[in-house]
Amino acid sequence: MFERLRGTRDFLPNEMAARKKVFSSIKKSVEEFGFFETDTPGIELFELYSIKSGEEIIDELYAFEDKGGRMISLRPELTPSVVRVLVSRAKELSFPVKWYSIPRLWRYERPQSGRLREFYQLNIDIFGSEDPRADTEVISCAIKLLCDLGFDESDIEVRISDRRMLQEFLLNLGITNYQDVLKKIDKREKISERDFKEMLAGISLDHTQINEIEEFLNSKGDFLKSIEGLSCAYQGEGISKVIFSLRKIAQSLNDRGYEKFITFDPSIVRGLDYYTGMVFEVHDRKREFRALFGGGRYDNLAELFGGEHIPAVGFGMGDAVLELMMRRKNIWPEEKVEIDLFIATIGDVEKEVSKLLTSLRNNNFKVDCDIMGRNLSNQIKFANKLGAKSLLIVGERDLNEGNVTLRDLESGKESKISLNGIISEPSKYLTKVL
RNA sequence: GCCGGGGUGGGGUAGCUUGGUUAUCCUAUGGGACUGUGGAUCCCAUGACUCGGGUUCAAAUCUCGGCCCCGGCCCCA
Repeated sequence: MFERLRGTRDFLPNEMAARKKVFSSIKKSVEEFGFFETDTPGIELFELYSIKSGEEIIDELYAFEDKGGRMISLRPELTPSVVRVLVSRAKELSFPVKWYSIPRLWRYERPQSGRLREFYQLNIDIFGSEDPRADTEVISCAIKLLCDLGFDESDIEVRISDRRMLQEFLLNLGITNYQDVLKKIDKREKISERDFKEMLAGISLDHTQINEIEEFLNSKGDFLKSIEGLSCAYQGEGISKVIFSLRKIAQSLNDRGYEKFITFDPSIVRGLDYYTGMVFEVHDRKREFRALFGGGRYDNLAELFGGEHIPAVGFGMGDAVLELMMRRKNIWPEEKVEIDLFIATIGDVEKEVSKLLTSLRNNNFKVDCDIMGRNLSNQIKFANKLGAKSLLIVGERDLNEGNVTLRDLESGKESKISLNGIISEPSKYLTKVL
């Protein structure tokens, strides 16, 4: 016997049925926003990831050398692949490009709650537009797809910030090692206020600077109001440019009716890699789970990959945390397989069953029949396990009169109908599950 | 890589503190009662102590180590 690899999952038919429902709901929502589905290979050249990443991220790649001596990695995220495609095909694409994908990703990490080694992640991105409306569109899409899955503003919180604003603010304070400061800010939620201050002092900030930073970080709250507040408090040229675009995002999210979901939170930093502007995260309100979404603007990645300047904004949502949150709220779909009809047989009725199967399947019904030689009673039990909506009993005795028995397995009601009738007009007797 | 808690039939569990008959119960699976239908019920069967070393007359139980699972740290693209 073999065991599953650590951090991977098997999906049995009933589990798969539930996942399929969730995924198709997500796809539907995203496509309503005008995003088109794409896919890219599961393996890429190692350099695609090493070019922009630090040691620790490279350590967590599933990488190997192939027979041609190339270093290959399973994709740990989708964005580099999508940007690779975009850069190589930029000439033929008309912008803006709105793409989505639900790739399987692999990261060699220690599995924890909501974190696996192999998982799915919805990615949506808009390329080619620097306009705040692109940011708005992406955030709206995130909120809408969660609502379509059954969440509301009491479950989730979208926390928005902006990298440039934080950087400008720190520069105004005369802080030049802001990369270090960002790292500390990213940790602030996990540690006490005192430890936070000590950490900042540890990278040689003075009291005034530390207090200013604290005050700035505490300016979180209602998105639009916080932005208005900041625009009064901070007048620097760099900052006001950022504030202008944030205000547009905030206003437009309000106009779309999403203000209840949104919090402005300058402590959101999101790693350190390629984000260049607006950044956001989605959390459950109780903070029971890790972040459900992470995303933001990354306007420089295409250039970094040797292409032209292509502004970009997008996010990723892993399926692991989503499933945990949906189960907590009891909105994860029932794990149940379904078919339209099961045909149970008594005696030698092979010919009639063949006709039925062909006709019903040609009419797009999901139909199955006994191939185990079971007695009627056990066939009925099996039909229920398949989640059959209806049962058709085809027996020699009824057939002498040209009849078969149709039973609705939900209500238990049973009626005799003509064999030729159901063969020629199945829709008159049956309805489809989906 | 580090820290903590665990591993008993396919799934879920009792037993472990205090070592001692055939390892508990639920469920699942297969068959039967039932000769054309009780999605019921009952009966029968299948099937487990994570692996290895140690202590002991005797280990699921005590002990050490490996493996795996769960949770946390690091990291989180």
